[in-house]
Amino acid sequence: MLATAFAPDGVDLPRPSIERRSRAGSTDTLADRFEVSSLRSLAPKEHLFCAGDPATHVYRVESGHLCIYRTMMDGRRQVVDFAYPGDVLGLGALGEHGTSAQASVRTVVRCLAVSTLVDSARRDPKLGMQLYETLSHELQAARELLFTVSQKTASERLASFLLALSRRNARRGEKPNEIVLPMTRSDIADFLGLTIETVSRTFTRLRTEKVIDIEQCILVTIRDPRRLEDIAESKGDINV
Amino acid sequence: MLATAFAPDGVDLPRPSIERRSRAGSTDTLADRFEVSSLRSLAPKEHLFCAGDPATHVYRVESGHLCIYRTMMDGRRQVVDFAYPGDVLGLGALGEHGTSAQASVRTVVRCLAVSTLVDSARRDPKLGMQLYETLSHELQAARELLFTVSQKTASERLASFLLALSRRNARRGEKPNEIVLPMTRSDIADFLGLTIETVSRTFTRLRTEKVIDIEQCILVTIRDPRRLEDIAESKGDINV
DNA sequence: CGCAATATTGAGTTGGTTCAAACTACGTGG
DNA sequence: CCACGTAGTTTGAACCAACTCAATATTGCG
Repeated sequence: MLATAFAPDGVDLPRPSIERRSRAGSTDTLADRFEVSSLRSLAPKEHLFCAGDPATHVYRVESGHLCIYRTMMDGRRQVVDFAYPGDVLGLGALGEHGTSAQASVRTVVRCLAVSTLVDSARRDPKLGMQLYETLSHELQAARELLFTVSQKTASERLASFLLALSRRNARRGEKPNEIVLPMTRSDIADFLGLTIETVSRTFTRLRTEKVIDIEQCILVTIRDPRRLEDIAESKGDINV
Repeated sequence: MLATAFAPDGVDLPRPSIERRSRAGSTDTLADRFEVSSLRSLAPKEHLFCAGDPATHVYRVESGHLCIYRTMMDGRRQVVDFAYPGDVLGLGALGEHGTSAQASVRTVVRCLAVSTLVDSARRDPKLGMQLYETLSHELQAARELLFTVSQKTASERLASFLLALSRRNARRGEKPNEIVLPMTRSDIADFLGLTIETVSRTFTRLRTEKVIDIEQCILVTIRDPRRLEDIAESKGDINV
């Protein structure tokens, strides 16, 4: 998931992403389970699951992009994560989903029954540890996002967000300075705890100051990575 | 941990708290491990661990209270959780701690070596699942806090906070309307993403409106629980 | 009692929001 | 292929909740 990219680089341990799995070799039992799982395709805007649904399956994104969020009755919404190919969804939902998952674009996922997973975990302790590690990363990501949203200014939040996407690109062997945004301004706003207007204005300011370029609203080019990092500040530092 | 109390009541599944363990009986293997672990005592303000420290142990609070937080170089701080007796600390730290844990008052914890825990988990799949479930609750709590901090007003945040403490009391068989605050205003502020002044003013407003009473800054009495819930709004609702 | 740490209250400022109006991208059907 | 319509984005101006700075009041410890 994206939010994981918010985590300090130092703790960027192996995760069950598609790339890493192929290198990890035989130890990756969660990936093995997914190999024999069924496929499901989602149209843009279609939901994979909703908050309150029984958590029957765990999913892995094969292609596309999803937005994971929570809402309040009055419409306030918090996006807690974005899911990219290789990311695992639906873990940590005990009994029923606490979040909803909506595809941003055409998306394909693999579906694994929770009952199967639990059975496997009972027989294979390695799998249990793997689930534990995956969740550990999600927890760290959630706390990093909490920190970002709670303590940083609008510019810092957006800069942190872009840098997280940039690092994700770097990790996947894609251009770190050319970022595609599959999600809407609204998704970004609800992720960072801002309004769409503030997101838009902040993008404009970064463009005016020649830190980034924007084309067609969805392609962001980082022109001055150094300065973007200065703006993001924090650096996920570790201190007392 | 406290933040767990932010989770919707519907998903308040069994957790390895002291009370629940004794009822759970023989299935609780994590508790068994702690029974043979060593004790450590902390003075007020003393740190159990700091961000960046190697994560050598996992802890369970026996008595007292701790504040779990992260900081930025410039001093901005985010409290991610409060730990009470029965709570387990230090899980989800892969390699090194990403947070610091500081005792608010005189505190005693049990210490369990991570290496021991990993060994046990390799032999006992139940333990792995238990760790997984514990982390699931922490993840849900972190997301609930994210939502609270990101989307709610100062009054809503403080009301949610007090209700979470109230529910915690109810769960432990203590008076739900008499809340002791072991942490400082500064801890509360950094937990809720506010300043101490705003926390103080909001407490005062709640007292003026006869929703709560405050004695000696640390004892809060809820006089109008219904109204406090109205103020907190949200109710950890579940919706698309 | 007296001091140092913590908490409260007051007044002025501001970053981000709200409300409202233009603009852009892009899919659809003529 | 272009005109049209709609959803999404950008920009502008006024506003306000929470912040900052500063002074006062508790609390509790030596």
